[in-house]
Amino acid sequence: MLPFKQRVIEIVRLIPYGKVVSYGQVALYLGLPRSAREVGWVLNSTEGKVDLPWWRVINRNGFITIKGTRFNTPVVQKRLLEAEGIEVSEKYQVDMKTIRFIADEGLLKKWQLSDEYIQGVIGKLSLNLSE
DNA sequence: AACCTGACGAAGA
DNA sequence: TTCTTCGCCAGGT
Repeated sequence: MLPFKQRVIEIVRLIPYGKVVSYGQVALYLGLPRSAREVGWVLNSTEGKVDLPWWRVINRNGFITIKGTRFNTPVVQKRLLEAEGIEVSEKYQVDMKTIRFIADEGLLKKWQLSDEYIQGVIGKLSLNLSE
């Protein structure tokens, strides 16, 4: 497994039950803040092969944007999220304000990122939240 | 080597 | 505010 893929998988596995993160957030935690598309690419490439809560990753506006032509489809993702008690609208959107997972400083440290980087991440996430 | 393709996201019109 | 454009970058062809 390539390091890039492996890191994506590790981070997605850390998303708690009943919470979601955006593709861009995963990329940010990876240390590759402009690689949101690649996160989606990894999830697509590992579909059905790797055990991870892929359904907890959605886009920045809270929409389910999975392509879904194989095993995993938007309908399946909606069902999995609802099974965790997350409300998903008919437009396949969840309320990011309430169910978005934000890694705290301690967790970011556990991921072995530099202090400078951590401060940068925290800054970016607070920007996202104030939108 | 030179394109092409995205389960994205920010910026500009 | 809604729609379009463009940068992003790992992998595939």
